[in-house]
Amino acid sequence: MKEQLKLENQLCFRLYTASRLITQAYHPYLTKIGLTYPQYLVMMVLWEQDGQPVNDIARRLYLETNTVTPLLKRMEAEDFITRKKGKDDGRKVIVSLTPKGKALEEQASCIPFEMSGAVACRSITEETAPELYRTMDDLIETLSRSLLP
Amino acid sequence: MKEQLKLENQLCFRLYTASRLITQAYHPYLTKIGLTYPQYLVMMVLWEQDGQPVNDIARRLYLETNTVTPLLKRMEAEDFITRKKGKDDGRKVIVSLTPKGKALEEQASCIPFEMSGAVACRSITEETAPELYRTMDDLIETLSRSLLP
DNA sequence: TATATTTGCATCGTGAACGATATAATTATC
DNA sequence: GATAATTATATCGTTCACGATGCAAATATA
Repeated sequence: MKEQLKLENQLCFRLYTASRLITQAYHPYLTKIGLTYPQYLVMMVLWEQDGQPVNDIARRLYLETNTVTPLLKRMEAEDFITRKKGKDDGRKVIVSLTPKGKALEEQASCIPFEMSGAVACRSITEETAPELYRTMDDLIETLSRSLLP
Repeated sequence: MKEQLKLENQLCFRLYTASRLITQAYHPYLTKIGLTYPQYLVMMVLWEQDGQPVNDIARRLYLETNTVTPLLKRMEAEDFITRKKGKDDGRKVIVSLTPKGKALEEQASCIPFEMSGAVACRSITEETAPELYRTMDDLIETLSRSLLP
């Protein structure tokens, strides 16, 4: 058995598992307000700045537009957002919040606090979190640069 | 704009993004040997111990059996594994490596070394990695316990 | 100003994930 | 030993992810 092929030595497996499990932990809270986790991410992007083209939203989330487009269509069908052709540039599709989408921010505002209970563990505290965030951000930047065309 | 709803304050978004990007980084290496990333995880479980029931594989990967079953069927179609009913317990399906599946371990053995280049960044070194792994393991255990029925 | 290239988004196909549900085999209870 | 409860896996439907490809609008080049 090759040591380097053991699960316990894989960073990726840990990230993959932690990501799935924490997303599962969000599920009951997000279901209440009618969102999936990726849709919640899109809403956070729009709550920060309303009226953005598809491309900007995708880049912010490190996703491809072919992932975001169908996601946005479902969100439009649920009346959380609108999609309109840009006036200056006819290729762009500008995504904006509906009143329902704007109102959702208030309902969602408690979720981060409710979630903090689920991830409360010895290793992640007020003191250690910033260091962990920096490590993750560094990793993400390194990976995203190494994946460029 | 609510502070707690900003992307930059989300641990989950970081895990989700890092997981996706690192899996993408694996893609070219795994394609060469005909595996997807989740299939690679299953192979690692079987290389560690051949001949396991579906349930054990799923538990080891923190996945549901309804995710693993179709995954295994595709791997069976590719002749990496076999699926046979258990003799002692007729409900179990025992998953075993084919010769092709066993031979793949040798081909895969270089992947972890090739990948270590992609994640090489200031924040993750020989010294800091064990601490990061412990934090992730702690988080995963906390989450998996909080998600129990 | 024609033509070529680039850009922004969409469509399609495949492979996960997972909740809900079904089915068959085993075990427990009466 | 018949019935109920449990366990192991599978099926189904919906929603991502993403590579490959298509198309139309905008820009660059000849």
